[in-house]
Amino acid sequence: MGRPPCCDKEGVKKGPWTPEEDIILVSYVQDHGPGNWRAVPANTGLMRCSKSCRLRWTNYLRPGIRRGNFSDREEKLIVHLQALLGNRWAAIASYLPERTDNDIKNYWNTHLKKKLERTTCTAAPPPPKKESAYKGQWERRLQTDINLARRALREALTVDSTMSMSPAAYSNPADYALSEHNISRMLDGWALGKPAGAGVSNPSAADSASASTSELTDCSSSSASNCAAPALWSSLLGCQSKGAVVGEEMPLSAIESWLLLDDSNEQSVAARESLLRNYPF
DNA sequence: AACCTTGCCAACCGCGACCGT
DNA sequence: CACGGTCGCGGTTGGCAAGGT
Repeated sequence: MGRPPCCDKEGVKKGPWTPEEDIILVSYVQDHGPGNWRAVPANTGLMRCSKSCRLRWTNYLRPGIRRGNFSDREEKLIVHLQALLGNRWAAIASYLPERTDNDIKNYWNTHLKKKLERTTCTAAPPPPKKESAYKGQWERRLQTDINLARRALREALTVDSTMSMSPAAYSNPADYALSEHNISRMLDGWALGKPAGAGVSNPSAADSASASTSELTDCSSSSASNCAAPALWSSLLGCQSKGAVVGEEMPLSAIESWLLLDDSNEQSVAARESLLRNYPF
C-alpha cells in the first residue's frame, strides 16, 4: 500500500518558485516563524504543498545561508565529516551552519566525490593505518553527540519532573545515561577537564551566533541536530556559545583542527592523539 | 547557426521518525 | 498499543546554461 504523495493534489503548483511566491513565504515566516508548514499554504494562499514551502525556506530563503563557492576549509571539513558520518548531510550541515544540507549534498555529488575519486585513483592505496580506529571512535563519538543533543534538547523543552531524578530513579540505566541531568553533569566534567589551550573560540559556535543574529532563525523548529550539535561542541570544548564575537579572527577550534589535520602527517596524528587524550570519550 | 553533451543546482519523491490522539 | 498526520532527511530528477562539435 503506501501513502499517496503529499503533493499530488490538484491545484498544487510544482516547479521553480517565483519571486512573488518567495516574498509571500518570507513575509509569512517573518510574522509566524518557521514551523507548522501545513498551515503555510492555507494561510498564505500559496498553491504549494507544505513540504515545498519548508524546502524552499530551509534551502533558499532562510537567513544566514551563504551561497556560492566553498572554501578550502569547508571542503576539508565536508570531506572529513563525510568520511566520519557517511551521507548524513543534515548532520554534516550542522557543522557548517551557513550551508544547507542540500548544498553540501550537491557539492559533494558534483565536485568532491569526483575530486576524491581522481585522487584515490592516482594515489597509492591507503595503508592500514590507525585512522580506521580513530574514524570508528570519532564516528561513534559524533553520532553520540548528535543523539545526546537531540535528547537533551527534547528534555530541555519538556517541563519534566525527571529533571531532578537520581540515577536510581531511572528504571532503565540507559535512560539516565541519556538524561539531561547526566548530560549536563558530563558536560560540566568535560568543561572542567579542558586543557589550558582549549579555551579557544569555536568558529562553529561563532557561525551559529552569526546565523542567529537574524531574528528569523529558530532553532526550536529545525532539526535538533542542526542547532544543538555546535552548541554541544561549544560546551564540550569549554567555548562561549553565546556572545561570540562575530567577524573577529578566530583560532581553529579543537574539533576543527582535528578535522583539518592531514592524516599522512605524523605530527598531525600526534596532535590528534593529544586531542583524544584531552577529550576522553 | 544548430545541435549535442555535460555540469550544475533547485526542487521533487519516498521513506522513516516522531508526535498527538 | 495502534493509527494517522506531519516533519525531516537522503536520493534522485528535471531543466537550464555553458561549452564543444
